Amino acid sequence: MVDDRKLDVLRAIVEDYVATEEPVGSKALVERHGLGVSPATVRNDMAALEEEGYIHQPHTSAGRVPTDKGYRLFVDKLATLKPMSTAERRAISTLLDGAVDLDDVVQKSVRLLSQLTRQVAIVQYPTLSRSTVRHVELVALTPTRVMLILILSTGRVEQRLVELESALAEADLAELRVAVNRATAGVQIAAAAAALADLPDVVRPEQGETTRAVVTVLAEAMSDHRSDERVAVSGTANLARYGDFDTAVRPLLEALEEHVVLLKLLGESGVDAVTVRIGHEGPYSELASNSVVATGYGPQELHLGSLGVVGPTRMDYPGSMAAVRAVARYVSRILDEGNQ
Amino acid sequence: MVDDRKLDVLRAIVEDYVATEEPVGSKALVERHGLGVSPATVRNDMAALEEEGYIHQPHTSAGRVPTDKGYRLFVDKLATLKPMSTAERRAISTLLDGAVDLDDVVQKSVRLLSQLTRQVAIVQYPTLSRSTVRHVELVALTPTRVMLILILSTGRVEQRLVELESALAEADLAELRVAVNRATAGVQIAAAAAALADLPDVVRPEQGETTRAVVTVLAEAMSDHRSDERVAVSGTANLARYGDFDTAVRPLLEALEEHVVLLKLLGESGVDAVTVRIGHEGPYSELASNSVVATGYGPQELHLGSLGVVGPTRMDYPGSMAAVRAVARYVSRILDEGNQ
DNA sequence: GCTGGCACTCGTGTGATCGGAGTGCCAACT
DNA sequence: AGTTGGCACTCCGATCACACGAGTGCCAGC
Repeated sequence: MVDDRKLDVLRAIVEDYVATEEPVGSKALVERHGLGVSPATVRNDMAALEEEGYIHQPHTSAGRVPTDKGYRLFVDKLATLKPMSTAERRAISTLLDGAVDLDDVVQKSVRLLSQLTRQVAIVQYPTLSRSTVRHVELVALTPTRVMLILILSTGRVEQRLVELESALAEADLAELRVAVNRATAGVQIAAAAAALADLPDVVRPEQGETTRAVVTVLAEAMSDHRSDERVAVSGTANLARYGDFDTAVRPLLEALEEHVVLLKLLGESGVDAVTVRIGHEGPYSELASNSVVATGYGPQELHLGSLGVVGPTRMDYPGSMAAVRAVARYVSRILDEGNQ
Repeated sequence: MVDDRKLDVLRAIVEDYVATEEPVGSKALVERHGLGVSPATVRNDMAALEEEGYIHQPHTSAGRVPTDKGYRLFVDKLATLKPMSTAERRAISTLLDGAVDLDDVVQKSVRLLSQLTRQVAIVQYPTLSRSTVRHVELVALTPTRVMLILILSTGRVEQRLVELESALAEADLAELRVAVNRATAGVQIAAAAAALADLPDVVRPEQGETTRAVVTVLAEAMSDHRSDERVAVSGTANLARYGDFDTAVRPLLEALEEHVVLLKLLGESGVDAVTVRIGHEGPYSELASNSVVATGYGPQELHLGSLGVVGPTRMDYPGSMAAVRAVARYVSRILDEGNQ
């Protein structure tokens, strides 16, 4: 049975523990929060909460500490997003409005997020896979060397160098350029890569081999989602506030260098839906003492990437959730503007 | 007076201290190294070395620890580069030969360097300023929107979007493209930016305004050295082996997020000349307990960027110096190849 | 069902003790 | 003059005992 007052007690425990980082006892609890009941009553409630696994006693005669389950209940039932102060809102918008290109947006966001939450922030670069082809450019550096430039709707630019077996005339290249753009402009890159498959036979069939080489590399560039795995990280210095190094900080530092791991950590939550992964709920047992607060971003409900923060399970969930959501919204807005 | 045997003693102290991380006493020293003299003799030498400031006693009746000055002497006079094992050499070359583009080279190098040295590695992206223009491409996305693409000799690609006041015909654009490339191809970008200044008046003077807008942005892109400040960092998890967190690790983590600071740390040492900055010799007093081993890289003595490692003053200098030099050489070679 | 009282537990901080590693110095030896 | 063995001394760090106090669980009374 978890009644209202027990929930109040749990909330108080979480808040105090997050603030002090020390197990919290019944007496201090009644003093700090106006619970209106005596310590003895709170002790009874605490015993019940412990019975149900929401809190835990490191050892007899110590205060209580929330368990992962307790944090989970706190986040689901008790946490209301702390509204950002207007100063914070202004800081976000002025900083991000000053960004000049896509990389700049990502790098400024991640730094901002780590400063707002005083934790480790992670921002995934927008994925290519959902974006469309804006333009393809073919540049003959030498007669047998062609530079492919692929410009995507998100503003990302990919380039590839192709060495040809035999020379390709400028006129042929121009024709190919037109054909490629006609086939792919405005098309999602996955579909665009497919659309390129038939092209060499239709255009300039007598130059099949040479043309095919170019088109193949281009299709590869479109299907190559390597850069989907790119992420930016900031705020590792905040780890210094962590307690013990080897069990908490070290695995996290290692994870932060494995971008694939990070992407798995961030997960795939929807745009405007902040998800919280607490302790052992995450995919990595080494990170069981850490929580992840993440969300997706992208214009108009289109999930282009994820961002979030990682911190100790004992973190300020309401604050982090609010910051993550706020930054995600601004990033989404900016991506939307840049796209018009 | 620092005679040969005292130098031997110093070398032994440094090596032992680096290995054990504990102050080293006279007795252990004679046992571990075949010094051929008695502990008492070593003690005399140690007293002399301490007198001259090369070693230091944390407290009476403790062993000795090298001072910054001691490390300096060790590096200058005593350290011979540990040759890389053939396995290591092979690992370097196969890894880096597999890199597909410039970013890939940098990212693989930095990871490699951190693994070889088990320390924090830093690699600066090649600077734009020393590179030459390989090709400029102008693409009309719409009649009033032109995408500039600047391809540099290092393989870097910069793009800029220009909004025009009035439409620019495709033929005019083609003419401009030719003129721009004629003026800048093969020229160092600083000079190329200057060379562009007169162009609008010579070519298509009747379209002066429109042309000028394009050329101005292009010149800006050439003079914009923002990406000179880009660096890649890896191996922060190795910081976990550090002793005390707040004085050593935290400031370093903070520094690692400030790319400008990192560049200052790396400094500007010549290609193929490994420089070592020990403790307080560096530019930041917060990092006085860290040393930096760095070198420049670039094809044929041309300094395109720096790379190196940061670690505690008590680090394995010979090993780090060898690794830094080896990686720098491979990177230089690859940049050279990609350039032909 | 809440509260005050009370005995009990147990972790932490403090102070004392002790061993050992390491030193500096001196006298003797080469 | 340089090297060596001996020896007294210093001082850190580990170990231990102990007292303190925060916190608990339980019970009887309101």
